[in-house]
Amino acid sequence: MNISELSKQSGLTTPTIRYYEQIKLLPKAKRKSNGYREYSEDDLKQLFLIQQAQQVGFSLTEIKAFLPSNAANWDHDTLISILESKIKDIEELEQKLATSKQNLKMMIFAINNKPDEITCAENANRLLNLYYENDKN
Amino acid sequence: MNISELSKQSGLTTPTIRYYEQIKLLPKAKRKSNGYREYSEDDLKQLFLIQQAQQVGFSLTEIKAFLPSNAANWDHDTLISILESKIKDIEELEQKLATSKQNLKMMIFAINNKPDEITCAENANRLLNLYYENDKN
DNA sequence: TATAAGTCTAAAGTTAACTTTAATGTCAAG
DNA sequence: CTTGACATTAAAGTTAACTTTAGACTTATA
Repeated sequence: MNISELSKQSGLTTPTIRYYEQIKLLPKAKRKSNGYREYSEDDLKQLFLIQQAQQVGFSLTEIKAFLPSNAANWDHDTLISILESKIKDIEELEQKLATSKQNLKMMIFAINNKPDEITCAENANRLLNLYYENDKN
Repeated sequence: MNISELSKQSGLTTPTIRYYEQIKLLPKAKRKSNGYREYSEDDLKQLFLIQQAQQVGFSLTEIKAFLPSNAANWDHDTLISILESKIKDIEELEQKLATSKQNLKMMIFAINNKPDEITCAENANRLLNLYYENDKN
């Protein structure tokens, strides 16, 4: 498929796809006789994989390091330990997300139960303190 | 406390703290007679709150919008709905994290069980496909 | 056949979130 | 009373991840 088709299917713009090739996040695309890039399903898969990794907070540089194409050059143990450390990163992030969610819920509760007589400024302060207290547990 | 003390306690550099003031993520700090900024525990709390929100993927602009100091100006319903939408964002991210973790585990499994006779390149391809198939479920 | 839509490259521009620099002022210790 | 650590500002520089621009070629449509 042409680059615009890959763009449509992946949700990335064509300049972004070319940019990814430039920074070697994608292998150099095959070219047709006219010079146009030609892509396969595998490229699409790789773009999905990249987007997913990106959404959970990995930088393009990090992603590059653990893409199958690069990973294939590494030895078994290194690779496994990198993957395991990624899992650890994710678990830490999951922990943080859980805390943040808790905090947001607490703020909603606090707002819904705001004593009628206090001012906005006082309430803001009260929320900040609630939020913070919650973090410590 | 002085800015360097706040820096130490918050883990942010002093230029970062001044930068946050500049972009109004922090209120204009009180000044001592000599012009030095003076901070309180509340500022420290706010910095923790900011860092936490940032770690779970919110931009400084988004954070600014739902800080108590700004939020206090808003009406009850708007505020609640913003907070609720943040919770939703977090839940989506949690979903993505779970999928990614699954994928990483699957890759580890696949690597550990690589058939001895296949080449690195073939294995890379095999992994990519496993990874992708897993995403679809 | 001309015109629009798609492709190419190289290079410059953009945005967020900081960091660095430079020039200057203040304070605490020996 | 000077030296070193800390403070101030404004402005320029940096990095990641793109996007935009410009100029040229190719292909599909009216």
